[in-house]
Amino acid sequence: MSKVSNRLGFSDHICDIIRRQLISGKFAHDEPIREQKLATRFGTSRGPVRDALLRLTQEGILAYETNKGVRVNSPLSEEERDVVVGMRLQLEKFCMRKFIPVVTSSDLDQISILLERLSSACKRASLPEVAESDLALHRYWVAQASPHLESTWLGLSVRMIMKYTRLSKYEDIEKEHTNIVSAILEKDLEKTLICLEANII
Amino acid sequence: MSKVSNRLGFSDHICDIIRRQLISGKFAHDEPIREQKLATRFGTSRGPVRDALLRLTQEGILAYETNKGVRVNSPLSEEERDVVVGMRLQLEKFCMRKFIPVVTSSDLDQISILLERLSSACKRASLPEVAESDLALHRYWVAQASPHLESTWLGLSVRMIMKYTRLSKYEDIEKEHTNIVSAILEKDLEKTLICLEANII
DNA sequence: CCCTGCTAAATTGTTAACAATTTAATTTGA
DNA sequence: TCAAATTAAATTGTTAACAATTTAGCAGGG
Repeated sequence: MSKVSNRLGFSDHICDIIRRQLISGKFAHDEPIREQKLATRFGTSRGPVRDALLRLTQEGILAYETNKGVRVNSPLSEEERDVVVGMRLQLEKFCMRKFIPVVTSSDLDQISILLERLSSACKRASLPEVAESDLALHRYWVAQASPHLESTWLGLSVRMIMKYTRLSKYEDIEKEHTNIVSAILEKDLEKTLICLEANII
Repeated sequence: MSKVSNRLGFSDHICDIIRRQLISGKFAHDEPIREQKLATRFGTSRGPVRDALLRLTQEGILAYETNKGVRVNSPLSEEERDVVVGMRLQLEKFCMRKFIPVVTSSDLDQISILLERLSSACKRASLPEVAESDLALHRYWVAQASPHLESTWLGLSVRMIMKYTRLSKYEDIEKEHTNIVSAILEKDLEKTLICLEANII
């Protein structure tokens, strides 16, 4: 309702697309990424591509080395992933505590739409769309509760999702999020937190 | 010992300098930052400056809006800061658990040097140097224990430090870090964690 | 066969110019 | 005088060319 007609530049677009491809496993770990190649693919110059890669570097998805460009970051160890999961859970529970008491009917509409999109993606077993709509749903309450911490949340979530993506069963994902959303609809904070913990692992 | 002769580009330099200035409060919150101004100040073109600003945006220090550039992010609320503190503590305790068992004498030398630098800055009551050497010390064991999570850690720490910087007493800072380091020297994990918790608040 | 040093290609780093957009100032009309 | 429309300035977005660095290939000598 707030920001309108925000024509976002090439750079943002490229950033989103590459992030999506990274999540869905289009690139191998440690694979180097060439600026010119992406530039020609997107029909732009290297500038916007560079911007996008820089941002993804700071998110931790890509690793940057001076004069050598960026490459896909090597995967987290089990232990590291556990830590990231813990941090994300801590953050998202905080957001939920802030969000539930002030949730509006407009919020509920939005969330329902996002859940519907996720369910649809799960039924079609489309990995990229599942990953993206999963993140989009969680992102909604994070952005509502604490826009300041949205970028922090994104970094953690993307790192997390890149590790386990292929293993999860789509039915479980759909079920878990249905549970979370129905708990939100009931404005039952405790129940919501429990469902969150079951989902973010 | 690992990376040698790594001539890092303008971009990295500018990034560090601006981050330092932000930490030490040179810019007001919500103050817009102009690319050209910085470029002339550093004697470069807008390209490297843009790169640096992009990175700081992803760290959460700056906020970016398409076609409007970046501005200093508004400060975290008390609650948000508490969450960030909790996440950082979780991360840094993990790193300490990994680090202590495998610490080498070379590590101890490095840490002693960093502690000495911090003490010196505290005695001179130089805010920018205190903030920087504080971060540099903590960064050491994070980088040793889990380079993958270094960028995550940096984002959290900078957000944290930007909020309380002016309040802290330099003597306390010096004391707390002396305690942490001596606990590390004794390889006493539990004691180290307790000292960490007393410091990261 | 392997190693060193050189050459050429590929790639990133930087710059300056131009295009598009936003912001400020000014004019115009009621 | 005030408000809307118009113009001008400032600022960001994008591009292409050039510089610096790294990487790969190759020749020559041991």
